[in-house]
This record gives sequence, structure tokens and C-alpha cells, in this order.
Amino acid sequence: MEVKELKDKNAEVKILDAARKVFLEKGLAGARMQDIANEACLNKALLHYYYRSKEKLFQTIFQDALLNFFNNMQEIMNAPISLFEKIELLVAKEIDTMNSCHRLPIFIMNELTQDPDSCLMKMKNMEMHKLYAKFRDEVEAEVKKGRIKKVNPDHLFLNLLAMTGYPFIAKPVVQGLFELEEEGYSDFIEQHKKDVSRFIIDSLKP
Amino acid sequence: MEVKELKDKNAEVKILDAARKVFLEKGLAGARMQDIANEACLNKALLHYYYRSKEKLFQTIFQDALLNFFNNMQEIMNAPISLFEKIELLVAKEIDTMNSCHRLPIFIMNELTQDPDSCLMKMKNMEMHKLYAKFRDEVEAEVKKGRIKKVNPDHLFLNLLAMTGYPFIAKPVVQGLFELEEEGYSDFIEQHKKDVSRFIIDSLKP
DNA sequence: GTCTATAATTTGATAGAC
DNA sequence: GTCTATCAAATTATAGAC
Repeated sequence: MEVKELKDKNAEVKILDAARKVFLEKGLAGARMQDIANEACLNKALLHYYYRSKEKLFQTIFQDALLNFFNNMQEIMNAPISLFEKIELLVAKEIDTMNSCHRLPIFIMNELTQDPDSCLMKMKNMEMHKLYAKFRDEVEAEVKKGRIKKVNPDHLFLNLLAMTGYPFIAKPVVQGLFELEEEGYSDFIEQHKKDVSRFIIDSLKP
Repeated sequence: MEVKELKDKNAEVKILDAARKVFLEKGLAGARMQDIANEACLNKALLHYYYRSKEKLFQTIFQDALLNFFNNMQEIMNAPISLFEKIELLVAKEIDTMNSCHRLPIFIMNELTQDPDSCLMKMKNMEMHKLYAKFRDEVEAEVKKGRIKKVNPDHLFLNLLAMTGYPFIAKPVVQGLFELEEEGYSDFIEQHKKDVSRFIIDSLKP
């Protein structure tokens, strides 16, 4: 690829930002190229000029969203800290990430089940299993040492992901249940962050 | 409405069954009337004859899915059983419901965020808050009696929903993390059912 | 009620001027 | 690179025969 002028780069970026917003909001099937063009204050033709097709543009956005979602985990998993610290960090970081974009988790989960071919392949490329292996080994080690209760690390980890992700995935349900408007919702999430860490760590104490 | 002949009723029902399957799988935006017609082994025109428009057909399916999803809860909430029994029943029943249709929770959550107008109104009509109030009061009562730890019932209930719903919502991620094929997945869910009840009830013991 | 054929609209994609 | 105008395909919806 050749050196790009500033204007070129700006259009490319503007399109990506607009596409991210529209795809996150509406999903692949619901998003319209015209919506993205409007959001970017450009015309449809330019979207195709830079990204060829809706599908290609979507894949760019989706890949990026996956990284955004799972990168925190990768880092924390490999950090030289205690298991309890890892749990607290995982919960806090994941919630913060989703808090900056409430639709992120449901977007990812929904698209993953829509396109098993290309999306699931990307999951395998991220080597989810290796990402998790370190956590599992540490839990098993702590169990053997008798420092925490005997738990199944698979279910423990799934529960952690569940309690951090679900409040965003089920946002309308949560708002209905607890009668929360947009502002009260933010406060609720902040409480929840602390509650989840405490909940998990409490449950591990022998 | 007049008395229907058998053949009429059959077509109506065949359409509903087909629509449920296609909408659940692809969502409102991704579903095609032609797919539904094919699935029902009928022609598109009949779908419009019975349900007027795609939107109307969808609303019928969505309303039904909402009831399916939240009806269990309603019943269990009002049953004359102990708090621990309620928790066990809620977890077991909700997981069983979703196990019969893995896409049910993500379908509901996704569509709820897509159409705040009509879908969210339906949520309010179901009076989610009242559904939950009984549970909250019971938790607070048990806390006062000192029978369970001092917990925030909102987060407790949200965590319960999270741990039951997330394994289905994030099915591809779970399969990637724990290297599960379709069969191993069913077994995993059965284990999870027991694990979640134990996890919650353990966490409540003073 | 059920079908075939077709209208009407939407939407992804391209051609071609600048 | 960016735009306007337009095409081609897909898709919802309807008309009308049976």
C-alpha cells in the first residue's frame, strides 16, 4: 500500500467509526450502507471504494470488536498476580469495557451465532482455550493447596463472564426489573462491579 | 372470529411454527418471509393473508417468546416454598426452557434493544417489577432474620439470571473456551444447572 | 383458502464525471 | 478520492385466478 494523504486516511477512519456505530447498534442484517454513509457524512460509493462490500466492512468491524472484547482477558490472564487479584481485575476491566459500549457483548454473541463459518473461525484463531487454560490451572492449584473451596474452574469462569456480561446484554430487562432510568443504570453497574467480585471471592473461601 | 375448519387452523399454526423457527434463528432483520414460507411448505402470499405483514407476524412470535421466557418465573415467584427452593426451581426451570431452544434468550435480548418502542412497552405490560418484588421482599426478610448473609437482593437476582442465561447467550464462546462439541455441551449445561444453585445457596449461608 | 404472477420498494453495488 | 446517477438483485406486499 502506498503512502496515504491525510484526507484519504480521514475518510477511511470516518467510515470505520460510522460503521462501528451502526453495526453495533443494528447488527449485520439490520445495518444499512446508507445509514453508515449518513453517519460518516459521506456517500455510499465511498464505502465501497474503501471496503469493497458490506460484508468486508462488517468483518473489519467485527474482528476489531472481538479483539476489544477479549484483549483485556489475555493480558490479565498472563499477569503475575494472585488468583483473587485476577478475578477482581477481570471483572472490573470487562465491565469497564462494556460500560463504554453497552451493545458490545450482545453484538458479538449475536453475530457469532449468525455466521458460524467466518466468525467462529476467528474465535478459534484467538485460541480461546489457551487463554483460559492458565486460569484453570491456577484455580486447580489453589484447590489442591486447600486455599480455596473445591470448585469446578469451568463453571467458576463461566459464572464470572456471565455476571459481568449479562447486565449489559439484558439491559432492558434489568431496567424493567429494577425500574432504572439511564442515570440510575450507571450507578447500578458500578455497584454491581463490586458486588460480583465480592460474590465470587466469598464463594471461594474455604 | 368464526369457527375455523381444520385446514385453516393447520395453515395458521404451520406458519407460526415456521416463523418462530426462522425469527428465533435470524432475528427480525435477518429473517425472510420466503424462508418462513419454505419452512412452512406454503407460499408467501398465505403469510400475508393470515398475518398481514412481516412486522405483525414478528410481533406475534415475539410476544409469545416473552411469555415463554418469563412465565416460569411468575409461577415460581408466587409458589408457597422456601427461598432456597425458589432459587433452585428458578435456575432449573429457566435452564430447561432455554435448553429446549438455545437462541431464545439472545433473541429476546437482541430484539428488546432493537425496538424500544413496541418491545419495551410489552415489557412494562408484563410488570416485571412486580414479578420481582416478592423475591426481593423474601430475601430482605431472610436477611433480617439472620438466616442468610446480608446481600443486596437486586444483584443477587441479576446474578441468578446471568448465570442461567449466559451459557446459552454465549454458547459459541463457551464452546471455544472449553472445547465442547454439541453433545458435550448438553452435559455441560446439566452440570452447570447444579453448580449454579449450589454456588448461589453457598454464597448465602451466613 | 391457496396458489401464481407481479407490482412496489428497498438496498447493495457500480459507472462515470470531476 | 469523491461525488451523482443509476443498475441489478432482493424482498415485502398485493392482485387476481382457482
